[in-house]
Amino acid sequence: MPRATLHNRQDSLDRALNLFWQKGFHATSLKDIERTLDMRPGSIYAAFGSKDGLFQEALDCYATRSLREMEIIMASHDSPLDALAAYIRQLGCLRDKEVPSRACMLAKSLLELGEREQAARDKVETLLAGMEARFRQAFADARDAGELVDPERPAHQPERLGRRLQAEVMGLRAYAQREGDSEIVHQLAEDIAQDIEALKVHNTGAH
Amino acid sequence: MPRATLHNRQDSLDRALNLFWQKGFHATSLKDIERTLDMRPGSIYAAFGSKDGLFQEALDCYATRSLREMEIIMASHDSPLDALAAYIRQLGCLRDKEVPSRACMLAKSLLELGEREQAARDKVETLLAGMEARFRQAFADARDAGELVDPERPAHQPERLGRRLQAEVMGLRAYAQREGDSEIVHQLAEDIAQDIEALKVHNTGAH
DNA sequence: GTTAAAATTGAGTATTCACTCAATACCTTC
DNA sequence: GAAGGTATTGAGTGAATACTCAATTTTAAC
Repeated sequence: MPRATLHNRQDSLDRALNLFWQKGFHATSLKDIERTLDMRPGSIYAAFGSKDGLFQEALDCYATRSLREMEIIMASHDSPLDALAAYIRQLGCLRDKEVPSRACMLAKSLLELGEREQAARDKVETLLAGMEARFRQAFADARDAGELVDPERPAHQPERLGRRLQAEVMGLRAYAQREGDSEIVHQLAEDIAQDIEALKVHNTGAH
Repeated sequence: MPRATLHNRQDSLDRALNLFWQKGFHATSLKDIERTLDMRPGSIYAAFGSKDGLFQEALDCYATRSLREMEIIMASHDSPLDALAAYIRQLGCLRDKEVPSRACMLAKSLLELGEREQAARDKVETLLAGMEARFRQAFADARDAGELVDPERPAHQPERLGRRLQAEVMGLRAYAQREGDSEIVHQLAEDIAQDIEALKVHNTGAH
């Protein structure tokens, strides 16, 4: 009996994600959304409840996508540390690809959202914690595999390394948002990647 | 002949800075500004031209303040690397102090501003370049003083170390914006600071 | 073909937005 | 005190904001 839905929900979410990712929450107007999704206000609100609700669903999409991309890299490397280094080096190519924003959408939202968007902020916190947990797991895997050069050192605990890596990623991607030569971002990523590789037991010595 | 100005301009700018720093450009309304500065629209526009103009002047204040704070730390250490490490450790206390935002206002603005605020974005780029130049100078000073353990290594060129440090600071401060224990931010800052100290020739070896 | 239910529309809501400007308040100089 | 000029006011501007809802369209089941 129901009328068939005209718009694919996931496709709409992907479009909304790219829009929010590029412009941020506040700078994205409903007019922008109507245009990008090719939907009228009523349809948007019937499907997603509110601008805030749509934003939060877009955040979920982003985090899912990000974790999936990371999982692909992790699966294609035997060594967790090599995988993390490859992950960072891939971020070094941010300037070359066409993306809504070079910055991490979670970091952008973390810095932008205020008390009035508390629900979305909580979601951002949760999703960031999820990413950090995946980083931590990778370092824990490296430790369990005997890859870490000095697992007793406090700074080399998986928890601390995971936090550190998340901070590095947010910093690298924020830096990538600056204007300037693509090569600079590649260098920056390379330097970070080499620091990760330097955590390995039999460091072949980058230099 | 002129009527004496009621409001101190610098004081107004400081108030506006704290407001923009906390809420971001888009989320700050003129009503907020009127309330915070205790000024009526006409006075605000007579003094600063536009919301965008006020924001840009606030950005200048922020950068000046930031550079001054850094200069104090640099001046109170004989070794540039020790000074940078101290600078980072001070950022580790961000959670303990009451500040408009733990995140760097320049980084916040870099991520928030779009094409419609091109002038302000250009200003942010310039001010970030200034901060980076100061970092680079500190590393160059360290190199010239023979402090760097391996000045020939590409990753240890002052240019690259300066960029890296700016990225680390943006990342650390973005991370500090997250909810969570103050101790975690201290740890994170400590780990970064130790990496800076590890660049020194006669590294006394943190653990 | 009729009917029922869901999807979609788009004009319209109240509110907030950044901003303007004629009027006023105030101080300094003479 | 008078005059001149600037700082300040605050009601008011049109445009943009997020959002609503009665009306309409579309489809599937009978």
